[in-house]
Amino acid sequence: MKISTRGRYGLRMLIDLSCQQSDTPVTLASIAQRQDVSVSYLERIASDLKRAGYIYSIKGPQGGYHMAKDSKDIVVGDLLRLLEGDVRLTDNHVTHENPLQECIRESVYDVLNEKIEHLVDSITLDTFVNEYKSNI
Amino acid sequence: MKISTRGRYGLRMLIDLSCQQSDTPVTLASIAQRQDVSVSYLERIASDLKRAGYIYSIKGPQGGYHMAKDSKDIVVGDLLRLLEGDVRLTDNHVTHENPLQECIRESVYDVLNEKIEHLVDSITLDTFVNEYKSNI
DNA sequence: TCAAAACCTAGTAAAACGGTAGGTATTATG
DNA sequence: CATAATACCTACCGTTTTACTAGGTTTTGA
Repeated sequence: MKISTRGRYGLRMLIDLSCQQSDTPVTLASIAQRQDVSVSYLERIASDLKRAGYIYSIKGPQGGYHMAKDSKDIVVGDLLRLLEGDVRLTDNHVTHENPLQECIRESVYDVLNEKIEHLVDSITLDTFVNEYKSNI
Repeated sequence: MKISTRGRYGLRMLIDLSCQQSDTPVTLASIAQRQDVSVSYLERIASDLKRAGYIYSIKGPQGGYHMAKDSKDIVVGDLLRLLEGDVRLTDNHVTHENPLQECIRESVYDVLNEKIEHLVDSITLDTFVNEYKSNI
């Protein structure tokens, strides 16, 4: 029941990037240094974030990354679903579930999952970005 | 970000046990059969639940388990903390955290964790037991 | 032409997960 | 008293996931 490093580094990368208001692209190396993460590991996460349309990249010297969306349009739940697979505490309905198990799943996990999804879907990234900026 | 089988089986065991209103103790074997879990694996979970005072056991033939608490006095959050370690999505403050990381932790994870803890701490087991009973 | 950057793929050590095996201790019952 | 049913305990183990690293290729501004 933990967010993995993928999710944590991804969040940190986007928050960091949102706070760098420069016209020149921000390099992975600089993000990695500020966030104390290895460049090569961050590359893979950046690749996912790019494919999903959160950031865009510019290749070559002086290249780097820019945000592709405003942080107030980024739903934290969507981000976690991308980086963590999903935000549910249990996998969905499995086969060979007997009626008792099904009842427990419905009455326990579906309730918890729904509340957690509602929670993360009601928070946008700018909440964190603003908090972060005000504390720098 | 998943509840492991420990947490799931433990919850199922307590809900199952709460629904067996018999005067005679309920054997692990019968719970294991109803819940489709191996007896030996459930033993270890039962051991934790017993040590924490959720259930008590009677040894020997005709022995088994009883609930030691009313399900309305069992907070789901406490149960998950026992079985899963904790319910936080991130580990607590780690050493070698730089100021930027600390700020992100405080503005992101502490907010999320607090909400999730509040959620699971506001639900007691009887919610699920009642739902379960009404569907049998 | 060079070097800085993004981008890509395969591999890998360690940890966690999800158990199983094989016992011991206790005690109700015939 | 013997037996069997039950809780209880410890060590081990195969698989999957995690969290990377290594070592490249591609693109492009200066």
